[in-house]
Amino acid sequence: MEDPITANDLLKIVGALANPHRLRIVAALAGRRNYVSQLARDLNISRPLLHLHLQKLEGAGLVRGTLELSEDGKAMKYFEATPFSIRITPELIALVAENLTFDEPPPESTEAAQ
Amino acid sequence: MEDPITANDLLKIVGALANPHRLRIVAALAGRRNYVSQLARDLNISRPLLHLHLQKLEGAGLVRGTLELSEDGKAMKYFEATPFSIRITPELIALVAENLTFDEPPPESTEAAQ
DNA sequence: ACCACCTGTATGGTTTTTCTGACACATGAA
DNA sequence: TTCATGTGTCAGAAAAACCATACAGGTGGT
Repeated sequence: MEDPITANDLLKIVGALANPHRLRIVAALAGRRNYVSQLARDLNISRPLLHLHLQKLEGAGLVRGTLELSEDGKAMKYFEATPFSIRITPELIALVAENLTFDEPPPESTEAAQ
Repeated sequence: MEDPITANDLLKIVGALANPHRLRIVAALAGRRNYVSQLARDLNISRPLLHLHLQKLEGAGLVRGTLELSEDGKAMKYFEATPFSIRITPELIALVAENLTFDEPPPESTEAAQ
Protein backbone atom coordinates (compact mmCIF):
# COMPACT_ATOMS: atom_id res chain seq x y z
CA MET A 1 0.00 0.00 0.00
CA GLU A 2 1.29 3.43 -0.83
CA ASP A 3 1.20 5.95 1.93
CA PRO A 4 -1.85 8.17 1.80
CA ILE A 5 -0.44 11.41 3.05
CA THR A 6 -2.09 12.89 6.12
CA ALA A 7 -2.78 16.50 6.96
CA ASN A 8 -0.15 16.45 9.67
CA ASP A 9 2.43 15.04 7.32
CA LEU A 10 1.69 17.80 4.84
CA LEU A 11 1.80 20.40 7.59
CA LYS A 12 5.18 19.20 8.78
CA ILE A 13 6.54 19.17 5.25
CA VAL A 14 5.44 22.65 4.20
CA GLY A 15 6.34 23.95 7.64
CA ALA A 16 9.82 22.53 7.24
CA LEU A 17 10.24 24.13 3.83
CA ALA A 18 8.95 27.54 4.87
CA ASN A 19 12.36 29.01 5.63
CA PRO A 20 15.16 30.33 3.41
CA HIS A 21 17.87 28.52 5.34
CA ARG A 22 16.13 25.20 5.21
CA LEU A 23 15.51 25.62 1.49
CA ARG A 24 19.22 26.15 0.98
CA ILE A 25 19.98 23.17 3.18
CA VAL A 26 17.94 20.65 1.19
CA ALA A 27 19.30 22.25 -1.98
CA ALA A 28 22.82 21.60 -0.75
CA LEU A 29 21.93 18.05 0.21
CA ALA A 30 20.04 17.30 -3.00
CA GLY A 31 22.90 15.74 -4.91
CA ARG A 32 25.79 15.49 -2.51
CA ARG A 33 25.65 14.27 1.06
CA ASN A 34 27.57 16.16 3.67
CA TYR A 35 28.27 16.27 7.37
CA VAL A 36 26.99 19.02 9.55
CA SER A 37 30.15 20.93 10.42
CA GLN A 38 31.19 21.13 6.79
CA LEU A 39 27.67 22.01 5.73
CA ALA A 40 27.59 24.79 8.27
CA ARG A 41 30.77 26.22 6.77
CA ASP A 42 29.45 25.84 3.23
CA LEU A 43 26.23 27.63 4.00
CA ASN A 44 27.90 30.10 6.32
CA ILE A 45 25.59 29.61 9.24
CA SER A 46 26.33 28.64 12.83
CA ARG A 47 26.42 24.97 13.65
CA PRO A 48 23.78 25.03 16.39
CA LEU A 49 21.44 26.81 14.02
CA LEU A 50 22.07 24.29 11.29
CA HIS A 51 21.49 21.53 13.78
CA LEU A 52 18.12 23.04 14.62
CA HIS A 53 17.07 23.29 11.01
CA LEU A 54 18.25 19.77 10.24
CA GLN A 55 16.12 18.51 13.09
CA LYS A 56 13.05 20.11 11.62
CA LEU A 57 13.81 18.82 8.15
CA GLU A 58 14.47 15.33 9.42
CA GLY A 59 11.27 15.42 11.46
CA ALA A 60 9.40 16.10 8.25
CA GLY A 61 11.22 13.28 6.48
CA LEU A 62 12.82 15.55 3.90
CA VAL A 63 16.32 14.75 5.02
CA ARG A 64 17.95 11.81 6.69
CA GLY A 65 21.07 11.63 8.79
CA THR A 66 23.34 8.72 9.65
CA LEU A 67 26.08 8.74 12.21
CA GLU A 68 29.23 7.25 10.76
CA LEU A 69 32.84 6.81 11.78
CA SER A 70 35.46 8.38 9.57
CA GLU A 71 38.77 6.67 8.88
CA ASP A 72 40.50 8.58 11.64
CA GLY A 73 37.85 7.54 14.16
CA LYS A 74 35.84 10.73 14.27
CA ALA A 75 32.09 10.44 14.66
CA MET A 76 30.51 12.31 11.78
CA LYS A 77 26.86 12.74 11.00
CA TYR A 78 26.18 12.65 7.30
CA PHE A 79 22.95 14.05 5.93
CA GLU A 80 21.31 13.55 2.59
CA ALA A 81 18.04 14.65 1.04
CA THR A 82 15.41 11.96 0.78
CA PRO A 83 13.88 11.48 -2.70
CA PHE A 84 10.52 12.96 -1.77
CA SER A 85 8.04 14.18 -4.34
CA ILE A 86 4.82 15.89 -3.33
CA ARG A 87 2.36 17.40 -5.75
CA ILE A 88 0.32 20.05 -4.00
CA THR A 89 -3.06 21.02 -5.39
CA PRO A 90 -6.29 22.39 -3.94
CA GLU A 91 -7.81 18.94 -4.43
CA LEU A 92 -5.08 17.23 -2.43
CA ILE A 93 -5.52 19.74 0.36
CA ALA A 94 -9.28 19.25 0.34
CA LEU A 95 -8.66 15.55 0.61
CA VAL A 96 -6.26 15.57 3.52
CA ALA A 97 -7.95 18.41 5.41
CA GLU A 98 -10.99 16.25 6.07
CA ASN A 99 -9.36 14.62 9.03
CA LEU A 100 -7.27 17.41 10.41
CA THR A 101 -6.40 17.02 14.07
CA PHE A 102 -5.61 20.29 15.76
CA ASP A 103 -3.63 18.78 18.60
CA GLU A 104 -0.39 17.20 17.59
CA PRO A 105 -0.31 13.44 17.26
CA PRO A 106 2.14 11.46 19.44
CA PRO A 107 5.76 11.63 18.14
CA GLU A 108 5.37 10.14 14.69
CA SER A 109 7.78 8.13 12.66
CA THR A 110 9.67 10.29 10.19
CA GLU A 111 8.52 9.75 6.64
CA ALA A 112 8.08 11.54 3.35
CA ALA A 113 5.28 10.58 1.02
CA GLN A 114 5.08 10.12 -2.70
CA MET B 1 6.79 31.47 -21.66
CA GLU B 2 5.67 29.46 -18.67
CA ASP B 3 6.57 30.89 -15.35
CA PRO B 4 9.77 29.45 -13.94
CA ILE B 5 9.01 29.46 -10.25
CA THR B 6 11.36 31.46 -8.06
CA ALA B 7 12.63 30.73 -4.59
CA ASN B 8 10.54 33.52 -3.15
CA ASP B 9 7.41 32.24 -4.84
CA LEU B 10 8.03 28.82 -3.37
CA LEU B 11 8.72 30.32 0.03
CA LYS B 12 5.51 32.28 -0.02
CA ILE B 13 3.53 29.24 -1.09
CA VAL B 14 4.82 26.79 1.49
CA GLY B 15 4.73 29.52 4.11
CA ALA B 16 1.10 30.15 3.31
CA LEU B 17 0.26 26.46 3.60
CA ALA B 18 2.11 25.92 6.85
CA ASN B 19 -0.91 26.46 9.07
CA PRO B 20 -3.88 24.24 9.98
CA HIS B 21 -6.39 27.04 9.55
CA ARG B 22 -5.12 28.01 6.14
CA LEU B 23 -5.12 24.38 5.04
CA ARG B 24 -8.78 24.15 6.01
CA ILE B 25 -9.48 27.42 4.23
CA VAL B 26 -8.14 26.35 0.85
CA ALA B 27 -9.84 23.00 1.38
CA ALA B 28 -13.14 24.79 1.88
CA LEU B 29 -12.53 26.96 -1.17
CA ALA B 30 -11.35 24.11 -3.37
CA GLY B 31 -14.68 23.31 -4.95
CA ARG B 32 -17.11 25.95 -3.81
CA ARG B 33 -16.45 29.64 -3.63
CA ASN B 34 -17.64 31.53 -0.61
CA TYR B 35 -17.65 34.96 0.98
CA VAL B 36 -15.67 35.69 4.08
CA SER B 37 -18.38 36.11 6.69
CA GLN B 38 -20.03 32.85 5.72
CA LEU B 39 -16.68 31.12 5.50
CA ALA B 40 -15.81 32.33 8.96
CA ARG B 41 -19.01 30.79 10.26
CA ASP B 42 -18.42 27.54 8.40
CA LEU B 43 -14.92 27.15 9.74
CA ASN B 44 -15.83 28.49 13.15
CA ILE B 45 -13.08 31.08 13.34
CA SER B 46 -13.27 34.81 13.91
CA ARG B 47 -13.68 37.01 10.87
CA PRO B 48 -10.59 39.17 11.46
CA LEU B 49 -8.53 36.03 11.82
CA LEU B 50 -9.93 34.62 8.62
CA HIS B 51 -9.22 37.91 6.92
CA LEU B 52 -5.61 37.68 7.99
CA HIS B 53 -5.21 34.16 6.70
CA LEU B 54 -6.92 34.97 3.43
CA GLN B 55 -4.48 37.82 2.94
CA LYS B 56 -1.55 35.48 3.30
CA LEU B 57 -3.08 32.91 0.98
CA GLU B 58 -3.91 35.52 -1.61
CA GLY B 59 -0.41 36.96 -1.35
CA ALA B 60 0.93 33.54 -2.28
CA GLY B 61 -1.51 33.23 -5.17
CA LEU B 62 -3.26 30.18 -3.76
CA VAL B 63 -6.57 31.95 -3.43
CA ARG B 64 -8.21 34.81 -5.21
CA GLY B 65 -10.90 37.20 -4.01
CA THR B 66 -13.30 39.38 -5.95
CA LEU B 67 -15.51 42.03 -4.49
CA GLU B 68 -19.03 41.69 -5.82
CA LEU B 69 -22.40 43.24 -5.21
CA SER B 70 -25.20 40.93 -4.13
CA GLU B 71 -28.76 41.41 -5.38
CA ASP B 72 -29.70 43.37 -2.32
CA GLY B 73 -26.79 45.74 -2.75
CA LYS B 74 -24.46 44.31 -0.13
CA ALA B 75 -20.76 44.33 -0.93
CA MET B 76 -19.48 40.79 -0.59
CA LYS B 77 -16.01 39.46 -1.15
CA TYR B 78 -16.04 36.05 -2.72
CA PHE B 79 -12.97 33.86 -2.53
CA GLU B 80 -12.02 30.81 -4.51
CA ALA B 81 -8.99 28.56 -4.67
CA THR B 82 -6.79 29.07 -7.71
CA PRO B 83 -5.97 25.91 -9.69
CA PHE B 84 -2.36 25.78 -8.59
CA SER B 85 -0.25 22.66 -8.87
CA ILE B 86 3.28 22.50 -7.54
CA ARG B 87 5.42 19.40 -7.48
CA ILE B 88 8.05 19.73 -4.80
CA THR B 89 11.21 17.67 -5.04
CA PRO B 90 14.80 18.07 -3.85
CA GLU B 91 15.75 18.78 -7.45
CA LEU B 92 13.25 21.60 -7.77
CA ILE B 93 14.48 23.11 -4.53
CA ALA B 94 18.08 22.82 -5.67
CA LEU B 95 17.08 24.59 -8.85
CA VAL B 96 15.28 27.54 -7.33
CA ALA B 97 17.60 27.93 -4.35
CA GLU B 98 20.44 29.02 -6.62
CA ASN B 99 19.19 32.56 -6.73
CA LEU B 100 17.72 32.98 -3.29
CA THR B 101 17.50 36.56 -2.15
CA PHE B 102 17.41 36.93 1.61
CA ASP B 103 15.84 40.35 1.58
CA GLU B 104 12.30 40.43 0.35
CA PRO B 105 11.70 41.63 -3.18
CA PRO B 106 9.47 44.69 -3.67
CA PRO B 107 5.76 43.85 -3.34
CA GLU B 108 5.33 41.28 -6.08
CA SER B 109 2.34 40.53 -8.19
CA THR B 110 0.36 37.62 -6.79
CA GLU B 111 0.82 34.46 -8.80
CA ALA B 112 0.93 30.71 -8.47
CA ALA B 113 3.10 28.68 -10.77
CA GLN B 114 2.60 25.42 -12.56
C1' DA C 1 -33.76 55.45 14.37
C1' DC C 2 -32.66 50.91 14.86
C1' DC C 3 -31.26 46.28 13.51
C1' DA C 4 -29.08 42.83 10.56
C1' DC C 5 -26.13 41.96 7.42
C1' DC C 6 -21.71 42.94 4.77
C1' DT C 7 -16.75 44.99 4.51
C1' DG C 8 -12.19 46.49 6.41
C1' DT C 9 -8.44 47.70 10.08
C1' DA C 10 -5.83 48.57 14.35
C1' DT C 11 -4.38 47.69 18.92
C1' DG C 12 -2.31 44.80 22.11
C1' DG C 13 -1.11 40.34 24.05
C1' DT C 14 0.26 35.59 23.67
C1' DT C 15 2.71 32.05 21.60
C1' DT C 16 5.98 30.19 18.44
C1' DT C 17 10.01 30.45 15.77
C1' DT C 18 14.53 31.83 15.08
C1' DC C 19 19.23 32.64 16.50
C1' DT C 20 23.62 33.44 19.23
C1' DG C 21 26.77 32.38 22.59
C1' DA C 22 28.19 29.31 25.79
C1' DC C 23 28.94 24.64 27.44
C1' DA C 24 30.14 19.46 27.57
C1' DC C 25 32.08 15.36 25.42
C1' DA C 26 34.62 12.56 22.12
C1' DT C 27 38.76 11.38 18.89
C1' DG C 28 43.62 11.73 16.74
C1' DA C 29 47.89 14.24 16.15
C1' DA C 30 51.72 17.24 17.46
C1' DT D 1 48.93 18.29 27.51
C1' DT D 2 47.30 21.13 24.10
C1' DC D 3 45.23 21.81 19.66
C1' DA D 4 42.08 20.91 16.00
C1' DT D 5 38.54 18.27 14.53
C1' DG D 6 34.00 16.21 15.11
C1' DT D 7 29.37 15.59 17.96
C1' DG D 8 25.28 17.38 20.80
C1' DT D 9 22.50 20.66 23.92
C1' DC D 10 21.10 24.43 26.86
C1' DA D 11 19.65 29.34 28.22
C1' DG D 12 17.97 33.46 26.94
C1' DA D 13 17.31 37.26 23.65
C1' DA D 14 15.26 38.84 19.40
C1' DA D 15 11.92 38.46 15.80
C1' DA D 16 7.91 36.82 13.71
C1' DA D 17 3.50 34.62 13.66
C1' DC D 18 -0.82 34.22 15.62
C1' DC D 19 -5.26 35.68 17.63
C1' DA D 20 -9.22 38.21 20.20
C1' DT D 21 -11.24 42.30 21.11
C1' DA D 22 -12.47 46.28 19.71
C1' DC D 23 -13.64 49.94 16.24
C1' DA D 24 -15.29 52.29 11.72
C1' DG D 25 -17.70 52.25 7.49
C1' DG D 26 -21.29 50.63 4.06
C1' DT D 27 -26.22 48.84 2.47
C1' DG D 28 -31.25 47.59 2.97
C1' DG D 29 -35.36 46.56 5.76
C1' DT D 30 -38.46 47.24 9.74
